[in-house]
Amino acid sequence: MSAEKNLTGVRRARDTGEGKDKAAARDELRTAILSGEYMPGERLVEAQLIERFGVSRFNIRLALQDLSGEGLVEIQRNRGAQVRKISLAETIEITQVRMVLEGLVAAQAAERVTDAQASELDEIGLLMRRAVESGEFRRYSDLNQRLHGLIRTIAGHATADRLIGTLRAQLARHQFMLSLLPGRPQTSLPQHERIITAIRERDPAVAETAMREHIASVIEVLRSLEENGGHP
Amino acid sequence: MSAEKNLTGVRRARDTGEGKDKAAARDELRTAILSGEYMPGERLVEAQLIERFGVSRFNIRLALQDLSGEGLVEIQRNRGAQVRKISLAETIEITQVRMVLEGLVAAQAAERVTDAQASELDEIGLLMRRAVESGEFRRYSDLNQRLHGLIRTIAGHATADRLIGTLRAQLARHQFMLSLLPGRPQTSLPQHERIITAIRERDPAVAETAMREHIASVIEVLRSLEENGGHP
DNA sequence: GTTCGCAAGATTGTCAACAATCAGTTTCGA
DNA sequence: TCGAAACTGATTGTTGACAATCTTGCGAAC
Repeated sequence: MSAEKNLTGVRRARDTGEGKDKAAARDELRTAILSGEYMPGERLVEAQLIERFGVSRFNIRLALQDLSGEGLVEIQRNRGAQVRKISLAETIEITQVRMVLEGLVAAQAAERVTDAQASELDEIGLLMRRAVESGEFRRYSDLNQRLHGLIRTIAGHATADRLIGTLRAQLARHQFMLSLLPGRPQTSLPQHERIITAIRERDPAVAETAMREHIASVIEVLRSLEENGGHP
Repeated sequence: MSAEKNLTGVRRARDTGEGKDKAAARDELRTAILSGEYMPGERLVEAQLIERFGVSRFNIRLALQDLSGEGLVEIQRNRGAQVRKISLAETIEITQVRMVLEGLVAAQAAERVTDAQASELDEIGLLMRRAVESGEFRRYSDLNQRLHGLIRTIAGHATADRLIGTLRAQLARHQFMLSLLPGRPQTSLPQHERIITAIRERDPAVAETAMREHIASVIEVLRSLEENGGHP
């Protein structure tokens, strides 16, 4: 009866190197934007992106839609997409939101931290102090990100985590600027140490306050830039 | 020949927006989901949505993708979209985030409130008290939304505003449940009055604390539901 | 009676061609 | 000379068809 069969498992392998899909295009484009390869206000022409990433226009389009939802690109009808410009006022707003969100996360981390995680926090604090003392600002900046990331892991607050991630991405360029401001490490190091201590001692209220004061000082710097007309 | 472009009427899409049909489909579908017409877990088949909204499949797909970004629907590859189910644990997380965001907004509202807006707040407070005293819970619920909305308007914090909007949408069904719990209005009315007083007196710290305590009491209710397995 | 495999149907994913629109340039008339 | 209408090239928006994938129902084997 069934003479011919086995048609289901046939898979067509594309050896043209076009195995990429929407997700790949989105991630690569996001990385390119965050790395500064595309500057704010720069147009993102679909044809160029096709050439760059080797993805079909359809998937490029979906990727742009996604990044628009993340607030990284702005799409105007019939005018295409461009890297979204973020004003200083908006930077302050976003940082304010980050302040309260990371405060919430720090508080929850203080409630849930394990002993092993507490030691890891201590270790990062030690490395940060050494980095500042020896003037390794780039290393300090990396440790900064690692600390905030660890706190988010400890808290395990998926909702806040996701939002903080998208907000951080929007500020990627500005944050890099800020961490290199003269005097910043000397100001922020004791703040970081307070946060670590509070979480290690499992004190949610102090952890939240410390985290908020830390980010509030960043907002102060931004406000001073605003008055000086330090345009980005 | 004077080719008079009389395209008035349907074609009047402003160039400020992005997609015309896409936006319409998205808004209508969101309204349908929030009104409970589609229940959580229900599949959203593209063909049916085309029939329902009279929009092309292309735009339906874009709308679904947008709503996925808003956290209202969940898209699985090759399996289509469905109304996202939100667990009680996630409801608590979302409400926690709302707590800190609305706290931030309340604080900023206290800094920026005008005299006219202060009177409007007072008026809403008065109407709320009357609604509770006369047992008009549905009216009280409406006033509740109006109060929170007015506070957001006063604050003028676009970033927090947008996030709160998407979070509220995700909880639309749960919030409706909560506002009808017995005893809730008697608990929340004095909380609302504290918030109004603090903003009117231009005290950001107290306004933030009052708002947070208000929403924290909602979280307490959710936690009690969690222990009882959602069956009171 | 149950379980497994396999085809048929339903549904979503992708593409390439076509239509609509925009930005810049040219042409025409006062 | 100046301004406005019309043209051109580039870019995006949309459609319909087709391919890939999942789900369902049926029948055979145990």
